[in-house]
Amino acid sequence: MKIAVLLSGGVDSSVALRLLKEQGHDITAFYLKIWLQEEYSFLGDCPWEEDLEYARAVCAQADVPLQVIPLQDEYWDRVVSYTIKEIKDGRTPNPDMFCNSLVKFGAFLDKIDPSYEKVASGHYATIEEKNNRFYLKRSPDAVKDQTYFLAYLKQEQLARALFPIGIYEKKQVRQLAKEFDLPNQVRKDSQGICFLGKIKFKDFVKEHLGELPGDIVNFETMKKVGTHPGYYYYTIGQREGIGLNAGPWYVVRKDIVNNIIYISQKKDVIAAYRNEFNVTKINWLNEIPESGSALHVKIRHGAHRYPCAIEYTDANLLSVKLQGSDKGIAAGQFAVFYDGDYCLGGGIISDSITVES
RNA sequence: UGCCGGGUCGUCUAAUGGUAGGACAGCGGCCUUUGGAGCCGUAUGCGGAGGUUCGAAUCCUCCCCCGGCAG
Repeated sequence: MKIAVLLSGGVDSSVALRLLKEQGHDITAFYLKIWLQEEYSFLGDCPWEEDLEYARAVCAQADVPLQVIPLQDEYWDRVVSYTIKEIKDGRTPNPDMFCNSLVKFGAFLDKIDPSYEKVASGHYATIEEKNNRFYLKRSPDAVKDQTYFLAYLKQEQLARALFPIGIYEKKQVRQLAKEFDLPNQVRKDSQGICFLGKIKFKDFVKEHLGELPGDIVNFETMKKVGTHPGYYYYTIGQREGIGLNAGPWYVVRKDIVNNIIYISQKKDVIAAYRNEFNVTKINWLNEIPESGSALHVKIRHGAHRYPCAIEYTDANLLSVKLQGSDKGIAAGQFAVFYDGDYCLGGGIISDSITVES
């Protein structure tokens, strides 16, 4: 089979490449230039050259051709501009969601020869084919599972995707890397927003939006207790950057119009925690679950899933009731639904509601 | 200016003659392909000058500063 492999220079995609190579496929590796670190180099070190070096080394060792595809413009248009707009609107974006759906499995597909039957990546997720439909399933490694970030793919994208390491746990992938004697076998896992690398999110925000001083108000007393550099530096549930003593303090509400951050203490569960929210712009990978379905939901990437019940308010709005509560539910974040190991799809959180206990 | 009260890490607060400790903030690390959260680890302080004492944040004197009551 003719396969395009997305190679990042990290361990996971390198192992994926070697697995496919061993299976005898006709593969070509592609390194996507999506880093905007050249623009942000003054903010910190940029490791992207190192990524490319490793990608080259891996390909040389495996005797696989490597192509470098510049996608910075597409990345800017589809991911970075969205990120900045959302932050400015006081919401909390998830750029990596669109990095997958609009760039890696989006713009990239338009750039390559259609004769590539599959596009493989190093994601921790599995795909099951049933009756000509493709279903996304969780990785056996609950921590590394990346179905959350893939929930916004379309059926056509899923049909063409291949996740060779999806059946493994991280430690097995590390072991395979060792057995393949990969040049990057001990490289640290990447983390953070992919286009920022080591750049701090706060610095990115500052570069694009500057500072806009406003009041910090105690949510219980409604009294001003301090000042902050701008509402867009804060998200719901955030502790860091408040700078007040006698805490810890957590952001519980933002007033964008008046540029006010409301804070509370952790022990104030009612003010700080949320357990009900609405979801819009939903993408279902396959069948649409019925109103009243008992599912699981992830509010963020990670192992934790909440049992939940869903209810359609109308065709485009889904009401979600969590079994449990989460103090970091923020508008703009994604909610991704699961039925057992099947990832059903997800949508964007539009608001959250405090429910009295 | 004739009267009281008070000055301890960045902030808040302990130690009342016997090694200045904690919390929060900060910083560093871990975790995590989003934001956050969480976990671990850390620097920094007795307003100043004298005095009493084996020993002073603590007791005494003076000075400086900040509140408040007098004006």
